[in-house]
Amino acid sequence: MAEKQPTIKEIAKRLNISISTVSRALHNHPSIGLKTKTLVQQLAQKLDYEPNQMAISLQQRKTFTLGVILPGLSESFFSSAISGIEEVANMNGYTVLMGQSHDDIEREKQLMETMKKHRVDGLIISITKNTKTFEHFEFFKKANIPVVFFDRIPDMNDINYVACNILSGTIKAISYLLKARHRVIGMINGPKTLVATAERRDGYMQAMQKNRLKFDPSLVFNCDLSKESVYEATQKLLSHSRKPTAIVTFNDYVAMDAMHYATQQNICVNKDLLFVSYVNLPMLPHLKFRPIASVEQYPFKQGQKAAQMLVELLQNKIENTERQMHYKIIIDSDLVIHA
Amino acid sequence: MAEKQPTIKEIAKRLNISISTVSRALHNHPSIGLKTKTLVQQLAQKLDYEPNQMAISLQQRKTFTLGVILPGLSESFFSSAISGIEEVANMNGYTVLMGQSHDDIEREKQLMETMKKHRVDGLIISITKNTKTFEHFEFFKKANIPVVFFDRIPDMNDINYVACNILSGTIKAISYLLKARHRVIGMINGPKTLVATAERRDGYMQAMQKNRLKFDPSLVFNCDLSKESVYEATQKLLSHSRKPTAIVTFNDYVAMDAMHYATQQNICVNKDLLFVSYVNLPMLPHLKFRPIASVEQYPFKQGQKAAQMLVELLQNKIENTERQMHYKIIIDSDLVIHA
DNA sequence: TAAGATTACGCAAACGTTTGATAACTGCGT
DNA sequence: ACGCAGTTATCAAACGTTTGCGTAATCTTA
Repeated sequence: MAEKQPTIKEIAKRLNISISTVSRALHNHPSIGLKTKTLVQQLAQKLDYEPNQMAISLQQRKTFTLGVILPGLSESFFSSAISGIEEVANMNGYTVLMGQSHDDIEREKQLMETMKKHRVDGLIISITKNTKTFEHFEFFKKANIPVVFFDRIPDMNDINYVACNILSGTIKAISYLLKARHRVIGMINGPKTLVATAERRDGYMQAMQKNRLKFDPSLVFNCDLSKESVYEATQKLLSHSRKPTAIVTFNDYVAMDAMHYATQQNICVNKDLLFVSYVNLPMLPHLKFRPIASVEQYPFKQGQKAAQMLVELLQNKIENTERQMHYKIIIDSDLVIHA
Repeated sequence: MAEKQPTIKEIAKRLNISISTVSRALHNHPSIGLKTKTLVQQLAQKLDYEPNQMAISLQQRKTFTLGVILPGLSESFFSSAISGIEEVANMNGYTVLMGQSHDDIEREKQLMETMKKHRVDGLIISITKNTKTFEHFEFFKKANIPVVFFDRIPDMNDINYVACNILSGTIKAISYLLKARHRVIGMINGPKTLVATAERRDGYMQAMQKNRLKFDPSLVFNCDLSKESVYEATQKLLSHSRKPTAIVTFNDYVAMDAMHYATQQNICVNKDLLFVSYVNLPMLPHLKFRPIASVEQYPFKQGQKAAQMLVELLQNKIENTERQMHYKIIIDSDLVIHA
């Protein structure tokens, strides 16, 4: 059988007209007569003609494809985000080429290579928690392919990004705890490579300052988000000379692990020890032990914004490269309290 | 700056050799001398040359791209699945073009259109819960693009698919409950469009038969997976003349909604009323109310298998189309008990 | 009715590759 | 000096589109 996909050429031959006429007819070009136009369109319909995107892309040097690289879809944060991305991408006629780095730098680089080969028109990326070198991003810049960073943004200048205001979120979180009379607040923070980690710390400091309280850096521990390192951090906090009555964790997953550990140490979570965290997973209300509050980061919205930004960058490509403009969007976060 | 991406042509010009020589040199073709070969490769390196996949795809009529259409990534089942797909896709040099149907048929069709335009080499799809007409699939068949259905498979002949053995999983689930002396077991099943729904019902029947018990069809209710319809089904079961002591639900989400409803009716979940379901979400152990057992469907593995199947289909494309062969893989499911 | 304007179409180049057929060099034996 | 086999490199067509430019054919209009 192997019916070959019909081409514009085929249609032209059958109708005994030129290729260009067919092309124009299908695009409703004014210079084509109504008769031939309908003739062409009918035949195209009948043959199930579909333009070959490859040929078009080659011709136009544009693939109508957006690359998206995320650490992993298993975190609902990212799967929501990609939904947002996909939505506005599709609305604007783009398709999404997706890849997961699984927090592995090599994979991240490799994915970027593939995407460059596939000539994605632009890239949206949330970097690995271990990414420290940034040459591979320069690559894209050189190739003049716009990149939008998203949520996990690298510590570089001259980049486009959308992120969530973690600083203000943290201030809200800490203030909430302070208002509830907590005075010793521990923090299980993330990997130092992430700006979001620094922001959390800063937020903590600023919140304390605002309330004319002293910030105790020994109450802040970093972890690499693995279960083991969370346990370790929790353990250190629990055996701290100033034993905290509340802990702010990097995200809900960290909180869950920390709570698990604390429970095993016979600590009554949510009574002796409160947790506040980030992300605000949709399952939170269904959990047995849950953080009493969590900073909502609106991943879907972030995804939308990122895609929108990218689409705009693509549309104003020339002007932007001349002006060396960079877009930054910081969307507000909110503390959601789970009574 | 707008540095144009270097092409093979550019390299040829700079080195004063022909285009074809460059192409061959980069492919290590034997008919190119070592001298020129290294010369070319060095320059290519220096210029950060990347072959233009569009041109290659056009030439070879192959895009090295796999289309994946899923109902939605928010369900962890599907996000695991796509991870499995991506893994083996990448291992075999393919990239993944992704789309979510959000259980909307129109979107599903539209996505298939785009993917066809983009000339994906093959498609992996888990259909919408509402998909009843199948012409759009025939389209792909005609175009000779292999399709692998996955988990949610349509009721058609002559298709490739990988799915999970829901029948045996259901038998295990029901048997488990019977062994625990439950005699009145309700079932909140899914939409009738899905084969998996029929399988669940069959499994229920067969398990009863095996134990020489009578199957009561009035204890089985369908729902469309929405919260409201779950509530409704639960309500009907709770007011049934034979009030069940255990309920088997279509999946964990349905179970959660049903439990929520039951709790509101002052029923003590997991004491007066047990739940058994499917999917076995990773969060299950952390939930406040959870099904006492859930049928694990190994989504990651299913994804891997599906991608593997597709890759094989692609490799043996000619032979297969001649022989009209179709692959089917049914992987085993297991009942996981959450003590 | 000839000049100009308009309408409807065709030509051919270009996008960046790959690849079968072909040609130009090299060295060698005679 | 000549042919001959390697070895190495070039030519040109093809993949399926889009689009600027050119040109018949038809239509106005004075």
